[in-house]
Amino acid sequence: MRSYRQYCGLAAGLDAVGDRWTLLIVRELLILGPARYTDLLRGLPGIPTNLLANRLREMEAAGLVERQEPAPPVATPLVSLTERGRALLPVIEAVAAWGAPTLGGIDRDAEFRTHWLVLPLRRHLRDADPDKPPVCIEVQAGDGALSVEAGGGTVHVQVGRPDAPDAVIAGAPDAVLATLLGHATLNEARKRGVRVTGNRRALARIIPDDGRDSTS
Amino acid sequence: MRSYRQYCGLAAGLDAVGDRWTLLIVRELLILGPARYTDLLRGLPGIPTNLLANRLREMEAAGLVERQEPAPPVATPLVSLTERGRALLPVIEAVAAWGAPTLGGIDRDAEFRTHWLVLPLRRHLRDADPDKPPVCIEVQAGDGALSVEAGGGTVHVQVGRPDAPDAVIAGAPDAVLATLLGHATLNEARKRGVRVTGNRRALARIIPDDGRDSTS
DNA sequence: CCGGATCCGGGTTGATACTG
DNA sequence: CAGTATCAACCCGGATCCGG
Repeated sequence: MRSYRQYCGLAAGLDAVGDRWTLLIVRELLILGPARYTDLLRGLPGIPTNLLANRLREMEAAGLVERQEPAPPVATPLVSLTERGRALLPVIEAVAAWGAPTLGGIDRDAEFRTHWLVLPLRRHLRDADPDKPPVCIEVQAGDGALSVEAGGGTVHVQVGRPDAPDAVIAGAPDAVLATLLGHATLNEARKRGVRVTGNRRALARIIPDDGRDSTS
Repeated sequence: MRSYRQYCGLAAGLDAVGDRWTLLIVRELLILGPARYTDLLRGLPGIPTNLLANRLREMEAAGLVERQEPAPPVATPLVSLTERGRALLPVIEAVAAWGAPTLGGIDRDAEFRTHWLVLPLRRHLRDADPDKPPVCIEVQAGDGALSVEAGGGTVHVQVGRPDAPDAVIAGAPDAVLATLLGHATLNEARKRGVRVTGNRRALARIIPDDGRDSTS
């Protein structure tokens, strides 16, 4: 991107991450951790392959990502965020918090990937009862599954299907998210097609926490 | 901008404000309040006039800004932010906080407008002594002047030269900002060309406050 | 002066095909 | 799997022009 050439923090930030697709690439790397080129392509439906290659080069030059060339035993190269890149989490959360209310009116054929729920879940879920033994919940809302583990006062959200979940929640993305974030009751969720199996009390263990800071 | 067509809060937000110049236009309107077309042009060095006109149309359609057509007595039409547009302040603060550390290495001929200091000053300054009578400080750092008024526990930062300031601080933008935000002592600032006239104690009345929330 | 509209050259994006 | 190559369409930047 052409620089704005303005002595202004906002303009300087946009010089680095204002390009189309750049923040979405950061999103993917925040969710996945070190990822292969093909993993990124899967999580960025619509991006041309050459554009992803270009962006990764620019982002590497800007110090946002680094490539881990594989050791001799043939493996695939990985891309990961630098500390500077991970520092974009507050930016992404701010844009997402601002943009999320408009998701209701999005068109029917919009793409969705289950792992996109990871950031909102990490942001809003808290362990309701740190002293009890940990619980594990499986979330199914699209093309894949997530693992939500609560224990010791923290909640870990990861991509992938857990081995022995205490409960499983499945349904349409918006309905599942609304349920987990406390925007819909279990009865309302049921009417919207959300199904919960296993120990329902495990769901009560993770509670939404919208008051993390004063700026929200 | 083409939509990403992704069911994701980040993508939805970028669909609306990911276009080039859009967030900088919001910056100007946050600083200036209702503004004329020409005022915006002055605060956005480098933007082509047609692009500003296009963006304002798109932003009006997206509900970010609204035009106040002048009443019969001939006046110039004004553009102002809607509530939805003002809600972008946390986004802009997050990007600016992330981008500001790179301002040191910016090229010499970057543009600067004094009023760009308004948002960082509003964000970081606090009234150190709410019970004392209010003070007013004039800030000169480029093409114009700002008024910083502290009193009753709050700090008001506005564009324009105050009538009777208790103190005046003038110098290069980076040095003045570093001084006001407490990143440089008065002695260091002096070496960097910052000059303070009037009552220096008025400067001690406004103090930097970086701990406003836990996300910074 | 204010608020644009118009035109044009060049760069970027999007879509797809292809290759080591 | 990890890109490169190609090409059309679009968008941006720079300039000029024009009606109030």
